[in-house]
Amino acid sequence: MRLSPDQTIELAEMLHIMGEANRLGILLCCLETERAVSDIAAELSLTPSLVSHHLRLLRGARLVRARRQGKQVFYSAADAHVRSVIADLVAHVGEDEAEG
Amino acid sequence: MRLSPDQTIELAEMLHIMGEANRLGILLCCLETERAVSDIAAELSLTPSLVSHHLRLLRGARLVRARRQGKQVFYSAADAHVRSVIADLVAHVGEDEAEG
DNA sequence: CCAACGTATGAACAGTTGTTCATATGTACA
DNA sequence: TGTACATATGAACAACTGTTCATACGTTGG
Repeated sequence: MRLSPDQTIELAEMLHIMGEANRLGILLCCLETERAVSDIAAELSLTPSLVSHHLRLLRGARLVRARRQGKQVFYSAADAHVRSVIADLVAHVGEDEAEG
Repeated sequence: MRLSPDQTIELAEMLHIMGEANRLGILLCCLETERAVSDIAAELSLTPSLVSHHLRLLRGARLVRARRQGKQVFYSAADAHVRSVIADLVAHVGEDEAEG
């Protein structure tokens, strides 16, 4: 239950990457389904350039993985582990709403 | 499972506050046990001033609550909900180690 | 009252971050 | 090859953040 300093830093870095609204939105956007960059940009009303910048950080943090198919690049959650962490967080937000 | 824009912002703000190593360390430090500011500062080798600054942000995000007792102020996780969220995150870090 | 202690606050500074714009890379198709 | 499209990258800039230092506040005991 207690983390080492290194583990604390590691977790903080992950949370830091997720702790920006647009970036979190992008991550949620391609959590369950593979999504192309322009697709994400359209859904969140962001420029493709900005989405690409954020995806680079998300990829750097191993939260997301990319797959090229023709001109498009499809992004999705890196693995089941990431999906699970975020599903937990999302579930907790839902609980907050219920409690008021 | 899908979050509204407002919920996304709310969650991002929470993650943003937790996404700094010293602050996360402080939060973990007073997760299970009530801890005085100087106590936390000593354990993490930080100045009481810095710890106080960070605790103000943690309190602002309702992640932590304060209780004054004489000259000291004891901080602890705001509620069971916060403890649960962080316990989940900590557990996932443990899994990462196991997987390699 | 005063002094000592624990905590909080505010100003200031360097370093970082999110965003935009311009431009480059990569791919497909005529 | 050349044009069009999707994505990526880099520079630049304002806004923000973590930290330090000095100082203030609140509490206890003389």
